[in-house]
Amino acid sequence: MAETTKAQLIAAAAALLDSGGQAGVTLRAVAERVGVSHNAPYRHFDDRSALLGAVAEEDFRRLQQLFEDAGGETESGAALRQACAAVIGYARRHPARYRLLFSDPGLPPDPGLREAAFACFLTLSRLVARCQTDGVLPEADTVGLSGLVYAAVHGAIDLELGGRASGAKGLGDIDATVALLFDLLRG
Amino acid sequence: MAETTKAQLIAAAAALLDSGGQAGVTLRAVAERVGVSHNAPYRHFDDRSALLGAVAEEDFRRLQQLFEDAGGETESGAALRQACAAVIGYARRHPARYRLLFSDPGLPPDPGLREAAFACFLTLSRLVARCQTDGVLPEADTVGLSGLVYAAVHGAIDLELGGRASGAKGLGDIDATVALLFDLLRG
DNA sequence: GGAATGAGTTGACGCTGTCAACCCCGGCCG
DNA sequence: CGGCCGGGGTTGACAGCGTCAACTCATTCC
Repeated sequence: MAETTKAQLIAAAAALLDSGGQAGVTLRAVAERVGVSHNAPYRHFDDRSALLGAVAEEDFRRLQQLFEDAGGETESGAALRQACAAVIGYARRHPARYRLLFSDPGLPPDPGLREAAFACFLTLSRLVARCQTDGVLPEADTVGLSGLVYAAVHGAIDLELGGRASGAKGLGDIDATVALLFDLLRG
Repeated sequence: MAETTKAQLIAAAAALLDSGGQAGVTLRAVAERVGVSHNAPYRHFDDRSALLGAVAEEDFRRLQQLFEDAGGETESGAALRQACAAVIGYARRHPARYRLLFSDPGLPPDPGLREAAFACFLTLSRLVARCQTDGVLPEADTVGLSGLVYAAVHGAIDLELGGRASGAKGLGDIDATVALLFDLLRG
């Protein structure tokens, strides 16, 4: 089979997210882009937010893959830095989709989505653990430390994406913020 | 004069944000709550997003006030911690409004809004500077360090609010994350 | 062969943001 | 004093949206 309609709908929604943001993703536009009637999506998703949830789940897996790829680096510090760079690049290339993942209040509490998000975090957490055994990051509860890294990187991304902070040099510059974080954590 | 219609509209929008989230803020509901016709808001705001922008600007000033109040603490470390606790509490009490401030892509690029956001950051930055001179935080570019603190706290809040991360203990717990941050930064 | 099922369609509904036109009252100028 | 005029408010309309209901059609399975 050529690609199921469901998969096409998800891809179309992702594309519209990239080109027109959240507001650009109307069920009718998604349907038209796939070449079906305005009501066809309801055969595959409960409602609009379920479709967005499916996009998010797919993107969480994509993100996890990026983290796993970064794990290929031989030096653990480099691996973690590369993972961070990967999310940052992803967020810059697909801001609306990134925001959908972490900052969207409307997504359904789907267990699949939750699991994908958790797996994503876990992968990053493993990189952090490697850094700890290599002495690149301090000894501390690994989950907590990973949460801190996750939060800092996400926060920096979100602030830059929002653009509400720009105006001061050094603020809203993700790369500088993340670099400083690793610098200070090393002690 | 009793409170201008404009101020009432802003207050009504904020209340609706609290009770029904972003989606609950419809121009018509706001108007009805104030007791005017569904088109009256257009006499005071260009469009829906301009109204939300006004809510955001007001909330940024409120947040700044919280930071300034926290500055009253005698010990600089306690002051910064109190400031963080204040934002966290605010975010928990008004999640939709907090998200509007930092994670909403739809707000207008209004100079007043931008200035309010910047002033807010600046106030926090002063607390960080005090911590540095007191040796509670490491020597480093103050703006950069403030940006890191800002990003970490905001990131932790956003992750908890999103709830996408829950499931792992220690992840998504803002207070623990922030405590760990200050702990590690001290060295 | 007939029932059932899943994907897709058309048509309608109510709600939303927004535009246009009208109204009405207070202050200002001649 | 009369006229005007502008800001705040109103009603009415419009298109676009998510969603529901009913219908069609092909496939599959007893």
